Amino acid sequence: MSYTLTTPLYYVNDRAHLGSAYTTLACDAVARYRRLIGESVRFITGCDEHGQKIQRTAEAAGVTPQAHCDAVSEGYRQLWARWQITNDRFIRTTDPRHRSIVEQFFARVEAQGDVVEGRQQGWYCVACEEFKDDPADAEAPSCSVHQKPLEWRDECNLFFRLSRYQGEIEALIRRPGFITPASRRREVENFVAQGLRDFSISRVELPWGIPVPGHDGHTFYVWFDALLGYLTALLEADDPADLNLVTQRGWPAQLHVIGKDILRFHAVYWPAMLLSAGLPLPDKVFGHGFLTREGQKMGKSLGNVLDPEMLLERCGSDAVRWYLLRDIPFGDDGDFQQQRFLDLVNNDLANTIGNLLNRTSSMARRWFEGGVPPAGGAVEPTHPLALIAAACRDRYRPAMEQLDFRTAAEATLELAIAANGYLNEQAPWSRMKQDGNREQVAADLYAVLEATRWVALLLAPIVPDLSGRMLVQLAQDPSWPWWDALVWGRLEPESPLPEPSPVMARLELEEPL
RNA sequence: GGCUCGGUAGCUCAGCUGGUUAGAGCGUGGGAUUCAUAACCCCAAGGUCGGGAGUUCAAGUCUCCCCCGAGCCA
Repeated sequence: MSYTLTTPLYYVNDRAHLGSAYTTLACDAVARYRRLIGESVRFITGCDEHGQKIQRTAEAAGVTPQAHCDAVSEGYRQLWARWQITNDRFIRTTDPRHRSIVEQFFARVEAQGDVVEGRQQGWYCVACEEFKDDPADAEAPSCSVHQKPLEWRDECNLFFRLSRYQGEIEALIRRPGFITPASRRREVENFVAQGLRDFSISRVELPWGIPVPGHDGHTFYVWFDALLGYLTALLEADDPADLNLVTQRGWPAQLHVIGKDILRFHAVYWPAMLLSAGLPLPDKVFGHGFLTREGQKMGKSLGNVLDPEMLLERCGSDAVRWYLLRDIPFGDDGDFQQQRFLDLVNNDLANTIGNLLNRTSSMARRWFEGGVPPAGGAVEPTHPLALIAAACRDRYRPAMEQLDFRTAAEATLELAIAANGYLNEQAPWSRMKQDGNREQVAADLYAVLEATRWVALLLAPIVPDLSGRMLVQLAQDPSWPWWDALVWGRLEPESPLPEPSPVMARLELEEPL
C-alpha cells in the first residue's frame, strides 16, 4: 500500500513559525504511523518561493529573490531536520523541474479550453497577493488583514474556467471524508453553492514567478504554481520532469494536511485544476485549526510568537510534540498555555509513563538476575493488562487513521495508568518480603513490563524519541515490524535489561518561554 | 448584512439518533504507600450544561429569539 501525504508548501516570506511546525509535526505523526503499519509512504513538504511579496522582501533586504529563497528555505529544511521530521521530499517551487511540470500542466489545461483571458481591475493587496472587493472609487483603501494600503491594478490576466466544474466539485465535496473535519464542510459547500467563478491564474508585472508559456509578460499566480509542487515533489531524484510520471510515483495523494485558511483552495480550486489536467483527485483534505497563545493571537505586533526553534532547544521535541498532539483536538483551534504544557508533559510523559518504566525495570533487575522475569501465566492474552492493552490498541488505531491524535494519545496513556494501578494493587515490593511469592511477583512484573513495551510502541508515531529511549531500556529490537510487535507476550522472558535511567526528564523552565 | 462553527466543573474538553443521581484529564484539597523521576495509587470538592421562551411524559441533546467568541462569504 502506498500513502502520499503533504504539508502545505510554506511561503518563504519569513522564517518558520509555530503554525508551520504544528502542521508538519502532525503530518510527521501520520507518516510515521503509516510506515509502522507497513505502508510505503511519501511524505511531502517544501516551500512556495514565488510571488511579489517575496520579491519585495528580498529587495528590501538588498538581496536577489533567489538568494532570499535559498536562505529561508534552507532554514526550513534545517528546522525540520532538527525536529526529526521524516519527510521524504522537500520541494521548492524554484526547482527547475517544477517549472517544467507547471508548463506541462498548463498545456493540458489550455488544451482543454480551460484558460481564458480576462481583464481584472481593482484594489490589490500585495501582502495577500490578491484583489480585494473595495469599490473602485474608494479613497486610499487598506487591507483588512494586513492594515496596509491597497494598490490600484488594472491588468489583463489569464483565468482558469473553474465555473465549468461546478457539478463535479459539488459532487466531490459531498463525498464523506473528503473534507475533514466534517464541521468545515458546510462552509465550503456554501461557497460552492454560490456558483464558482473563474479565477485568475496569472499576474503581469511580476517577474519573480514562472512565466506563462505563450503569454508574454505573464507569470503564474500562486495557486497555479505552489499547488503543483505536490506533483513535482513526487518525481524521483533522477526522473525527468515529466508530468505523465506522477501517477506512477504516488499521485493521487491520500491526504493533504493544511491550515483551515487555505481549505477552499485545496478542496475546490485544486481538484478542478486536476480534473482539467486529467489527473486523479486526492482522497482527503484535512483543515486543521490555528494556535493561539494564552488566549491571544500570536503575532509580531504583540511580540508573543513562539519560535519553534526555541521551543525545540529549550523543551525538546517529545515535549512539544506530545503537548500539541495530545492536548489540542486536531482540527479545532487550540491555545498554547505554558502552565498546561508543563503540567501535561510532566504528568503524562515523565511521571506516568517514564516513571512506570523506571520503577518496573528496577524491581525486575533487582529481584530477577538483572532481567525480565519469567512470565508464568502473564503471557496469557486473558491477563487483565493484556485485555486493557488490546482495548487501547483497538481504540488507538482508528483514532490515528482519522488524525485524532488526541484519542490515540489518551488510549496510550490509559494503558500506562492501568499498569501503574496494577502495580500498586499487586504491590510486588511487599510480596517480595515474604517467601513463596516469587512466581507471582515475576508474573506481575512481566505483565507490567509488557504493558510498558506496548506503551513505548504506541508512542512511536507521536513522540518518536521517547519511544525509542523506552525501547532501548526494554532491550527491544527497533527493527521488529511494529504491528507484529503489538501482540501480547512478545517480550522475551529472562532477557537482560539495561540499567534504568529516567527516559523523560521533568520539564522545568528557569524563565517563561 | 447572509452563512458556518463553538459557548458544559478554575482550565482543556467528552457527552451517538432526546430518557436513571451530567463525565474525563489537568489544577486544588485529603488519604494510602515506598518499587520509582518529591514519582505512583485511592478519595473529595462539585457545574441552574451562555440567556430566555417553546415542543415533549422526558432536553445539555429538538424548535425559535437573544448575547458572546472564532471564521467564511458579501
